[in-house]
Parts: sequence; C-alpha cells; structure tokens
Amino acid sequence: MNIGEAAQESGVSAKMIRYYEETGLVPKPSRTTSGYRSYHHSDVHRLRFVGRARDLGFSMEKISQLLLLWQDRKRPSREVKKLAQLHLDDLQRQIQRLQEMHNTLQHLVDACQGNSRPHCPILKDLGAE
Amino acid sequence: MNIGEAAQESGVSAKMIRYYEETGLVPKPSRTTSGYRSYHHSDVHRLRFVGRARDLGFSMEKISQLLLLWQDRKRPSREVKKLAQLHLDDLQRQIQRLQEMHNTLQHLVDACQGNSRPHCPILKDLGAE
DNA sequence: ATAAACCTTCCCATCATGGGAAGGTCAAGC
DNA sequence: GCTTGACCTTCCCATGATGGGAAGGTTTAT
Repeated sequence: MNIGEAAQESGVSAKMIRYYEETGLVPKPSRTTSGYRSYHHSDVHRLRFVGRARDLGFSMEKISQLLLLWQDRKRPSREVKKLAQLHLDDLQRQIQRLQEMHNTLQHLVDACQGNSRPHCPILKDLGAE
Repeated sequence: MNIGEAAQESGVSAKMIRYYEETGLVPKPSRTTSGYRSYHHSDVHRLRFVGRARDLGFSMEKISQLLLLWQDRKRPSREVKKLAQLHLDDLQRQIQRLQEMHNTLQHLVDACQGNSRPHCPILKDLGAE
C-alpha cells in the first residue's frame, strides 16, 4: 500500500506520515524497487493510533511513550493511566489559562459601549500606566 | 533608557522588544553613538500595551490593529469592540476544543483501573480498528 | 504514447519565544 | 589607567506540528 492509501486509511496526512517516520515515532517502512514507501495493515493501525492520540492533544513525546505501552503486552494499566492523567492536567491548565483570558476580556467587552465615540475601556485597560 | 531597563519597566523581554521592532509592531528607537537602542517613556508605554494584549492572547496581527485604534483619537469604540469580540470567539473555540479533548480523555481515564494488569480502555480506544 | 495521478526529496513558512555565540561598550572599583 | 562584570549588538538556531510547493521520477489508465 502506497503512502497515499495509508494516509486515507489512517486519517493521517502523507506529509505527517513522513514526518513521524523521520522523528522515529513510526518505523521506516520498506520500499518498492522504485523507492515508494510500502505500508502494511499494521502500519496503518499504528498511524491511526497516533492520529487518535493527536486528536486528544497528546504531544508526540507522550505518544511515543503511549506506543511503547501499547506494544507491551505486560504493561500495568497504571502506567497508561498516569500518562493520561498528566495530559489531563495539561489540558486543564490550558483551559484555565484561556478561560482567564476570556473572562477578563469579556468584562472589558461588556463595559465597552461599542458606538461611534472613542471612549473605550478595552484600550484604556491595555494602555493603563 | 537602554533595552534592559525598558524590558524591566514594560514587562516585555529584551528579545521580544527586538523582535517586535523587527516586525514593525513597535517603531525603531533612536540609537546612542555606540549603537545601543534608546527608549523613551512613550515607547515603554506602547510595549506595556503590547504585553498586556499578549497576556490576553491577542495575536501580533490583532495587536497591530489594536495599536492603530489606540493611537487614533477619533476611533469609534465599535471598532475596538468588534476586534475584541473576534478574539473572544477565538478563545471560546479554543476552550471548547480543549474541553472536548478533556471530556473524552476523562471518560477513558475514569474507565481505566490503573492497576498492575494490562487491560486498559485508554489504549483500547486509541488502538480500535 | 501520452496524460493524469501518484510518488520522492528538499526547502521554506508558520507563531511567538528563547538560547547562545562572538564581539563591542560602559561603569565601578582598584 | 586598567580590569572586571554587566550590559549591549547582530546572527543563527531551535521549538511543535503542520502545510505549501518545486523539481523530478513512477505508475496506471486510456
């Protein structure tokens, strides 16, 4: 299976497949005599795993660890849960940070008349001494 | 005032001050005979504005527009409010995206026993066919 | 045989930020 | 006056994950 089809099947773009290969997240596939990458079902499976983990916001670094656990039939689920919990905490921190920005800005926007006059609490706040 | 002091006063790192200058977000300051950048209070004021806007998550592109409005004593506050509202929408979208990731992952984490056995709903979900 | 649709590698851009090297300048203390 | 340390300068590189696109080779279908 060529890279295009593997991309289709896995939902990961050909560009990203090459990049994941370069960074070692997925193994180098074999090549046809003309140099085309050739993928098996198991490769696609792995790519789909990576894609799903990306959809959940996992970094490539963390995905690399998840892949190791995925491959390890003797992993303690504790390890997986710990990794996932770390990422949950990451997400929570990001959400909180954005939420704080949103709250602050919402207050300013609410206080702004939004008419033809120049007075504006938003600019006033940003430009406060 | 040298760049280091301007950085202190404005809360924007010297690195970023140079970068903002390079991209045109802030004007090129005058230089001493030896080539050191020299800042006035008004420059620091502008930098503080930029820093605060960054703290609220505004992109440099949007900050550039905010600066124009800030300088324009005849701006209609409507324009400012419109820009801010666009950013609020951006923030809301980002929050929602992260919240969805968080929710999904939280469910998986809750379902994972986190013990010494290998069975794990998290990996199962990521690796589902 | 030709054209379209693939594939390859390589380089560049994003966005905002920091690290660090190599070298010049300034101020304080001896 | 000289040394030392704390500044400053420019330049290059790295981040993380992604896409765009060029130049050129291959495969497949007509």
